[in-house]
Amino acid sequence: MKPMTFSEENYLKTIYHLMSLHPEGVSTNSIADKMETKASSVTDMLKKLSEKNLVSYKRYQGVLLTDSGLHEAKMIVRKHRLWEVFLVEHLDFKWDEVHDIAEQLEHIQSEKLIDRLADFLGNPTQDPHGDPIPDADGKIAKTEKQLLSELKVGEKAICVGVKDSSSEFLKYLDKQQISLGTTIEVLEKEDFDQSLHIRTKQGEVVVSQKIAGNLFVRKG
Amino acid sequence: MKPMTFSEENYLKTIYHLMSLHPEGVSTNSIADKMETKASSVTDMLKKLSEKNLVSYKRYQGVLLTDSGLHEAKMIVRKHRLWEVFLVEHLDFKWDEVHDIAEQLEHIQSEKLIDRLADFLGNPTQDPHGDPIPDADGKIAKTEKQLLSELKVGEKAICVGVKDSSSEFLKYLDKQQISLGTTIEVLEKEDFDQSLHIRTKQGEVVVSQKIAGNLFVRKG
DNA sequence: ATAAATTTTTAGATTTGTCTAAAAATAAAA
DNA sequence: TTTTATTTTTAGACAAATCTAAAAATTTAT
Repeated sequence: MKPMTFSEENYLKTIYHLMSLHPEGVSTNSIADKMETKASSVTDMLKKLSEKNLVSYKRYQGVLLTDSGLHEAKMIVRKHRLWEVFLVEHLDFKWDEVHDIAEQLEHIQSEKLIDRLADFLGNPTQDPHGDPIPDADGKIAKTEKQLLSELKVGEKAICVGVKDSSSEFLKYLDKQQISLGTTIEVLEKEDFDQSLHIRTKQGEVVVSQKIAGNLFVRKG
Repeated sequence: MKPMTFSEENYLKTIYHLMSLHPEGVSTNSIADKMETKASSVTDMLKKLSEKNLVSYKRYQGVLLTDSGLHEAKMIVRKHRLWEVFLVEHLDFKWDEVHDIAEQLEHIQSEKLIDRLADFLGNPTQDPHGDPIPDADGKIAKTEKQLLSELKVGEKAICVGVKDSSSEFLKYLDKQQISLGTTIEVLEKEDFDQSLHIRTKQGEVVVSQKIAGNLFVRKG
């Protein structure tokens, strides 16, 4: 595989993420929206990626990654998430500060570098947000990230992310002193409205079903 | 300073290095040679950098970095060398493997990242080749790299690089079991031909003035 | 099924960084 | 000081990735 441009890599990665939502085919417009570009630009790039056999593309039909495109995409995601681990674990970055930097680092070309980095980090299988890190062959461990609302009474977990990152929701979390890394224990679940009684460092709090369905946690 | 393109950064860095050889002005052709591009491309870029006040350029007159161009160049060199330290000290790379990767990493944009990285590495003042690392303000400690031929009898130093990296010279070093990191002690200097008797892990060896003038070492 | 709305693609233009070929300025040599 | 050689710049072209505007295909609604 000859080296790709940054732009090509960004398209592959975006299609990869959109494919997990729409496995039957990803539309031109959805790619344009996600990448904040125009549909016409997407069409041009899809033709190019198609000629390189990284995507299977038929006009007006949406697009899917080929096997080799999928592998390339996974390697980019692997790099992104390994760098995030490095930034958080060794350079003291917070979860919400690492994305833009990892977005740049994911394009660094060197297999040796990424293998050594993975070793250095202890071959982690998930990033600081609880998302899985593909291994060098592209294998992905089952994600251990789940919604707070999926926990059973008595289970403990740590907060690893949010589904909806609207500023109202983040402000709410702030007020409840819930942030990345906060440990949460489910004390009780109300059958009536599915609201949860949870224990945080803060003390005991009640959160609605809606809140619990927007907060990602990882058991352990 | 708004972000620069990779290409702009590479030009600044090249001009910076050439300026240490030709402080009175750097010629268009020398830049083209070093960057393996054409003189006409260089001219175009010099105009662009000049408009951004990063170089002072008058046609047919060669070019020099302005104060702000110099600062930018130093920050790129700082990043390059810090990443080299990281690769060698934490990811077990050898001195001769790090250049191409650092060449990519030097373009990552984040002041916070580079400050944190420097802290993580213990704020080193020189890279694995013995070249100085500018601090966040652009200050550069006196280089501690010198030629083996400059050492006095009795002094010890470690090998940090070569001046001429022709394969004959590298093969010679290999045969003498001298490599990056090898400790060398000067035992005796022949007045007649300036050849040196040195001690390495290998034992006692005699090297000519020519060899000693091609090998960089760092005292300590 | 036909019209209206949406999505996607084409056609043509723009920007960045590069190139070749030719012209202009400078430096070296006779 | 001319002539010659070298260096540098201009002029014009090209590839990559993008954009706008308009056309074509598809989908949705009447």
